[in-house]
Amino acid sequence: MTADAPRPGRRRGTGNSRATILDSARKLFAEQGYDATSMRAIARDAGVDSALVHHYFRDKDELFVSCIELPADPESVLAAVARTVPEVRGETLLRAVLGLWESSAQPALIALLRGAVSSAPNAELLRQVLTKRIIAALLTDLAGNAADRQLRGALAASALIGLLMTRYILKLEPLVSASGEEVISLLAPTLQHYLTGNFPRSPSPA
Amino acid sequence: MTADAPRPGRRRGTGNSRATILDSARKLFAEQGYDATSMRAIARDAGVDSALVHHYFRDKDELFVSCIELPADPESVLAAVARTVPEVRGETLLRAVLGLWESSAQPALIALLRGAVSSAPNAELLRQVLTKRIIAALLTDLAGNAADRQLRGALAASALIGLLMTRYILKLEPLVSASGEEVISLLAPTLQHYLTGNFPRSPSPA
DNA sequence: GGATTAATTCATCAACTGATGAATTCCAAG
DNA sequence: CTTGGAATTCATCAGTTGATGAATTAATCC
Repeated sequence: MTADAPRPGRRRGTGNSRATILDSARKLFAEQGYDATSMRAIARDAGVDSALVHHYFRDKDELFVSCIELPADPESVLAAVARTVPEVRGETLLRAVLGLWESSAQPALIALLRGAVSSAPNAELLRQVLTKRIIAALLTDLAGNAADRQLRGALAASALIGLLMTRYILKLEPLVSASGEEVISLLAPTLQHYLTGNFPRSPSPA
Repeated sequence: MTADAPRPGRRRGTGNSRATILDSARKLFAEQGYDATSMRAIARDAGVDSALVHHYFRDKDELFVSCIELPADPESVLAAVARTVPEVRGETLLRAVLGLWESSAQPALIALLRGAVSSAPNAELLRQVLTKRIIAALLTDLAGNAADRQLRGALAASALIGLLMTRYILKLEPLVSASGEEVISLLAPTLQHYLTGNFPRSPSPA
C-alpha cells in the first residue's frame, strides 16, 4: 500500500504543466472571477503544487493577463469585419464576435469581462480593447462627423455588451440556448441601425 | 494630552451608526465590488469598529443584500410602468430605470450589477430581479405565446443591461455624459421594437 | 436607583491568501 | 560520467480575511 506519495523533482515524460495551468486558470477565472479565484485553487485544479504556478508566472496578475492573451487571432477577424461594406457590418461583426465567444477562447473572454467589472484597472483594459479595436473596426469608412461616429460606436458597443452579459454571464433564457444564427438574426438589425440608421436627434445639422 | 483613546461602550447622542455603515458599504461595494471590499474597510470608512458591523449584520452576505434593498421604492415605479399601454412601454421603462439610476439608489444598483458579474450566487440574485420584476412588468398585457414573450423580455433586458454597463461601469463616452433624455430618445426605439415590433424568425407559426 | 437592554470596542481565532527559498528529481549537453 | 539547468514539491512566512465572545459604557424602563 501507501502507493503514491508524490515526491518533488522533475517528472518522467509530461512536459505540459504550463499549458495545463493556463487552462485551469482560464476556466476558474471565467467561472468565479479574478478575486474569488486563488492561486492554490488553480494549482489544485491543474493537479500541481501551487509553487509551480509561481514558477511559471511571477504573480497572480501575470497569470491573469497570460490568460487573456487570446489563443485565436481576433485581430485578423476584426480586420475582415472592417473590410466589409458598412451596410452589412452589423451582421458581420455579430457573426465574428459570436464565433470568437463560442470558440476555445471563451474562458479567456469571460475572464476579461468579469475582470473589467470587478476592478477599475481591468475596466480600463476592456475599454481600450473596445474602443481601439472593436469600435474602430466598426467605424471604418463610416460617414459622419466625429461626434456622430463616436455615438454610433458607443451604442453598438452597448448592444454587444448587453448580449454578452445576458448570454454568457447572467445566462438569461432563451438567449443562452438560442443558436448563434438565431441570435444574429435577432440582434443584427439593431446593431445595423445604430451604425447606419438615422436617429431622432442625430447631431447632423447643416 | 493623549486626548482621545476611544473606549468601548455606548456613545452619547449619535444613534445613526447603522445607517452610516450601510452608506459606506454601498459606496465601497459599488466602487470595488463584493469580493474586493472587506468588512474591515467598510468599518474603517464608517469610522467604526468592525465588530459593530457584525453586530448589525450577521455576516457579509446579509450586509450585501441589505445594501441592495433599495432606499426608494422601485416596486411602485415598475407597477406604474406595467400600467402604461404596451406601445410606449419602452420609453416609460427607460425613463423609470434611468430615474432610479440617477437617484441616491445608484451605489446600491452598481453594487448589484458588480456583484452579479463577480459571483455566481449574486448573478442569480440579479437574474431573479430581472425576470421576476422588471421583465414581468414589461410583459404585462403583452400579446403572444409564452416563448415569444420570454424572448422579447430577454432582448429588452439585454439592451437595458448593455446600457447600464456602458454608461455606469465601463463609462464609455459619449454615453456617460449624455443627458438622461438623450439616452432615452436613442434607446427607446430599440426597446420598443424588441417589445412590440415584428421579428425575422419570431416563432408565430400558423 | 436598580435592572435590562442596546451600542460599542477589544482581543482573539482559525482559515486562507499570495509569495519565497530551499530541496529534490529528472533531462540534456559536454 | 559529469555538470548545469529545468521541473517539481515542501515548508514556511507575513498579511488579511470573516467571525466570535467578552468587556465596557450609555440609554431606557420600572
